[in-house]
Amino acid sequence: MADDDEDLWPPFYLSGGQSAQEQRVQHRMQHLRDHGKRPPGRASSLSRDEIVRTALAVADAEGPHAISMRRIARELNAGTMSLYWYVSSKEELLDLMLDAMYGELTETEITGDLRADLRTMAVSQRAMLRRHRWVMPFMAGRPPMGPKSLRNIERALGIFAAANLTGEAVMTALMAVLTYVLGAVGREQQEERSQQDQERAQQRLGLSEDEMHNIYWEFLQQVMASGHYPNFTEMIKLGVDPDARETMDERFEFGLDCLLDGIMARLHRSAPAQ
Amino acid sequence: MADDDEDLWPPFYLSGGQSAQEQRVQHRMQHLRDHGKRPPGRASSLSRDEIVRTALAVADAEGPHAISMRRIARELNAGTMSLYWYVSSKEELLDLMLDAMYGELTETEITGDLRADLRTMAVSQRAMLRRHRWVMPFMAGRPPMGPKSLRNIERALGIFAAANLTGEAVMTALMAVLTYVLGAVGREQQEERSQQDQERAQQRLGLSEDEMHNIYWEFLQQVMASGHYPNFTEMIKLGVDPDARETMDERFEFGLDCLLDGIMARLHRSAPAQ
DNA sequence: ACCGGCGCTCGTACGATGTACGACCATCGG
DNA sequence: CCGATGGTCGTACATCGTACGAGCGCCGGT
Repeated sequence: MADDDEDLWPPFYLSGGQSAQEQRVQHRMQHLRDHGKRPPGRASSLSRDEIVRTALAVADAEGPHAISMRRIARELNAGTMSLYWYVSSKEELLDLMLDAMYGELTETEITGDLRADLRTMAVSQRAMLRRHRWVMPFMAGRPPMGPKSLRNIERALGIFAAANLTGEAVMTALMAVLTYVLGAVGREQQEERSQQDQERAQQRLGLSEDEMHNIYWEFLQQVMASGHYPNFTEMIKLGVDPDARETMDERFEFGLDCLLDGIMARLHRSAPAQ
Repeated sequence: MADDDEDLWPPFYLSGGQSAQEQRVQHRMQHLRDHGKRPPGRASSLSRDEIVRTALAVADAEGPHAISMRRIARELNAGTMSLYWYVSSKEELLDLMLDAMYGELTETEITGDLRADLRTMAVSQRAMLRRHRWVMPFMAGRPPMGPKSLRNIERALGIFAAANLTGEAVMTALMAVLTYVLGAVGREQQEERSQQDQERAQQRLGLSEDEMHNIYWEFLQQVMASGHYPNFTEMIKLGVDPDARETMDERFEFGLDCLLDGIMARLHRSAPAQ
């Protein structure tokens, strides 16, 4: 989207096709339209951007296992191999998707209140990651170094700068927050997956939801009866569900607040306020 | 390994083969040995446990993409499909691997000092996860509910119990710590991956390490020169490497300490000490 | 007006993967 | 001695990423 000189990628990401002559492509398409001709399958020319967008859409709608070159190409009414003119490999496409995702982050206002600003950053980052329930398996292998993620880090550093803080400690503190967010999303997606497993098993065995609940409860009973897990048993008896879906937000925010408390304390101890 | 009644798995994990008649297998093997006969390819009978162990070994040695049924079977001198008598699918094998991994955690002593105990738990958990550099991509999709992970949670709850704490807040606090650990390992593995990318690119292009360094530095220069990333630039100028490998441990512990500070404060606020 | 090259598309083909199916064989209980 | 059972594995298929190269329409040069 014409980001000009900002489209900076680290050197070891080698891109496949180009993007600069897209205007020329426009011209060609105009011409084709005028003369009633089209490329065989597609109604308009592809572009890197379009590919990434549909890849994201497919992934969002159908989960990680649906991210296949063939699936994406089909969605685009294009031949599978056509994609390879724009991206050099599936890996690169994933990088692009991840970075595009970071572009979605709404830039909230920086108020100058460090704690509050960090908190909203973390919350919105988590929300963004949760919207894309396919990311975690790939996240694990992809370093966030594309232009959009860089801009994101830049903004986060800006939060500290607005509170008159710089230096190594800032980077460390920032990383701590991002780390926590990443972990939280990972854990939450684990639980979602667990839920799906359960539903699939339920369907496979043709059981009602109640029956499934019973089976699960029997399992818990067995665990408790084994006597090897007294503390866990205690928790269950107190009504604490280790996988509680409803309390996920509160849990996230509890941990986040603890972390922020600690960070603020330590930062102010070394750099005594503004 | 004869864990008796403790081998409890949630109901939606359906296992394939059995494990109880392994003694009978022993008998057969004895008999075969006595009469000089063997099953064609293998020297001894398979077992679920052996499969999981070699799968772990292969994964540790060759990374996540080496975890394939064929590869593991080859390592075992067995036919690929033989594995399926013991595990119902690759997914299940992954579950088993993950759970076996949790079994590796050395059980450190619980001293009763909540903060210290939590800290060593987090540290050793991180160390364990880092020993298995393949886990993250799978972690993301697997709920930790096997017997070994359960025992682990039990132990962690024991830490709180030893400090006279129970209730919902305990579970929440525990989750916060585990979440942070998970995120940290994820982030660290991202960076390792990034490192590997870089090395592969280096080899592919046939560059020396110095040349590679130069290229990377040029990239940073470009980022800085663009003027769009003033805060990031400031960091670089201060000599802060966002991907610093050497400081990974300190960063982890900084975040952990912040989190623990916050947790301790909040827990003691609601439940005024022992 | 023509033509060579370039930008772009895509069909085919290859080697991997997970796994369903069923043939095979040794052993054990009757 | 004869099924049944427990365990092994070869073959086959669908699906994946992607290398290769043939084909197409357009553009700039003559």
